[in-house]
Amino acid sequence: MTSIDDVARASGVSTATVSRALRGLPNVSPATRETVLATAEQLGYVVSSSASGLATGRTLAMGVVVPNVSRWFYATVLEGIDAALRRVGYDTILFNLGLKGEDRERVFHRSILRKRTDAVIALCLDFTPAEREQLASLGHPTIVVGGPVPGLRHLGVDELAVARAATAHLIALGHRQIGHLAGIPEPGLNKRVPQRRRRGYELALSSAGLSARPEWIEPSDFQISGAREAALRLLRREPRPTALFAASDEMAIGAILAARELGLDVPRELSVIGIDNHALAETFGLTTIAQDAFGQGRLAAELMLEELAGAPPRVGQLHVPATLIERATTAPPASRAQVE
Amino acid sequence: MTSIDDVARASGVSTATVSRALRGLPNVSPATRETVLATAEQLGYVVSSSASGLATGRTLAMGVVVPNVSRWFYATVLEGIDAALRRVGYDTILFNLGLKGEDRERVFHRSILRKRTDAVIALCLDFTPAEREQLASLGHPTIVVGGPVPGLRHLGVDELAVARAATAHLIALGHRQIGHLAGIPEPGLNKRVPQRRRRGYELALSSAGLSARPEWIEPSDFQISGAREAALRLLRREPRPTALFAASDEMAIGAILAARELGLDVPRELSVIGIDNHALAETFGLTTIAQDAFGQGRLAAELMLEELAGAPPRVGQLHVPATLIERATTAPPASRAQVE
DNA sequence: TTGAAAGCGTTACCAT
DNA sequence: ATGGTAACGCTTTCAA
Repeated sequence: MTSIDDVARASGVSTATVSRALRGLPNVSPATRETVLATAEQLGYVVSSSASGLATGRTLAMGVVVPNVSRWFYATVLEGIDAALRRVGYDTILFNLGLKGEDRERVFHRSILRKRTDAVIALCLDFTPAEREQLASLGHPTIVVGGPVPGLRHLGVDELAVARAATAHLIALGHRQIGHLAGIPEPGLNKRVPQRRRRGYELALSSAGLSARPEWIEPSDFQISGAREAALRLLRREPRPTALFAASDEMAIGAILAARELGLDVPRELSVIGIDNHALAETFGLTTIAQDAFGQGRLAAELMLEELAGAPPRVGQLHVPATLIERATTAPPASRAQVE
Repeated sequence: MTSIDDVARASGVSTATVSRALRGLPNVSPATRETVLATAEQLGYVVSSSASGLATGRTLAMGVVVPNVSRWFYATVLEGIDAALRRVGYDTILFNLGLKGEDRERVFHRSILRKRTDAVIALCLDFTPAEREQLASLGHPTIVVGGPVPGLRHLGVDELAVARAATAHLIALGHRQIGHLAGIPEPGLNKRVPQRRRRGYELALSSAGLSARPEWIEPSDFQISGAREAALRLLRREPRPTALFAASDEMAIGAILAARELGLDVPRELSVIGIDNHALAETFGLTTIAQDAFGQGRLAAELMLEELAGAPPRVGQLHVPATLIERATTAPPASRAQVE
């Protein structure tokens, strides 16, 4: 492996000059810089991140803690983070808690704490007090994307408002019988997200003088398959709601599949709205409240980079916008038309 | 930040002993080890990966090059890799080429080559000669998962055989008019995968004395939405095939959606088979040739770890098994029943 | 079993 | 503009 010494020797200057030239620092004559760059290139020299990390205290790497990379939201946020980091030459170190989440302790204890990163971005997790403390003790910038966490900075949509808006859309269309495919608080994941989405649904209903029937609220995981089954259960009960607010687009798609299986026409007999604007939302013609997952990831990364560059941390709740996208799965309730 | 010196001082031994004790090396008295472990824990000491990396030449990190993390296959392989690495305390450094792939050069030149990793696993990419050379010049173990690449070690299913098996299944059911939703060679991605799957289809047909009608082969990207449109085009033409072999499960799902929109009953009027055993395959009752993406990732990681541990590289084509899973989207052609 | 000390490859300060 | 040279925190001989 060629080191900086080799380059120095080959170009007839000191290692200090090579280092300066390579990093584009001032106080290097154009001629020298050119020579150094050329020989470095020719020798195939690459800086050792260990050595420069040791010398500078900077790793040029960002830790990203994710529950898994298989879900749309996580994968998309990760893409956003990574895109922002790539632009400035930062690397992404992935701390995947794994589908089962039993490697959690190991991840926190061994990896993150190995001082390998300059900052940490965590996705939608529910930290234990011990974990929070460990993060804090690293003494570097941290932010959570996707769900509010007490004691840690956080960035994401206003879950409550988003859920209210989705439900309100159904109400505005004339629906009075509105069900909810609720999310289940999953172990290790932020429980506030499903809770707030459900609360927003309830608030929207009560604001409109309606009430939520318990049998029209069916919880499931955030996956298509689980939601499909939940929707099947819910829709088989009589009386049946005329509209469904799903806690996520994947759940909404599950509901659409269930409705088809039951021979229910969407949106004539059942309106469905979700949250996310998932990659498949358009394919299914799904009406949804779009949240920019990619943008959230990018923003999180940019905030961390800013802080690393010395900027004072921006404080307070960072709420990103979410907008209603009307497509083909919501319409006024058929009962109305039939009655008229 | 507490360093090894702090621990040494606090426990009244030398840094050498602390280092040995912490890493579980022999020649440390039980008493000393206990003291060291306790003080390290109490001081919240964590080794600096930069420093130990510099000293040992090992980074304890694996580079994983992925086209993106949004597609099922990539995400799942990544989960498998990461699970294997986590077990042994290795970190995953993600080199995401990005959805557009224009950061490719930057990734290769700057990041990968920063000597940050002990080995590299690449997913299903099509390397340029320059990139291949760069990888080789790193001088560390490398493997490609998912598509054969000349000159690099590779691990994955036998694409040709898998495609033949899928098509043969349709033929065995009695189908004679079989179409193919083919994959499009995407820029930067391994072109051999879609090519071989198509070739396997053609070979299976000709082995059975059938021929592939060009108008029954419709290419699209590997996504649900794109395949849905392709299937729509294909199925609207007359005469229509009685069965469809899709180059991936996502494409097969697109075909199912298209069939439903056209009022075609699956499998009565149209059989559909895919490849992958995607997370949604079961939900859609999709018949498919299952490939263990998670296991492939894990295996790749294990191979790399083996080599890093000094084992000689296993050579030759590494083909992992794939098995037919019959579900509800394939059946004998209706024409037969009607004719009889 | 333990300790002293020489690296590991860079960076950054201080001279020049 | 350039060079010499301490760090940086850890590992690993080699002695004791």
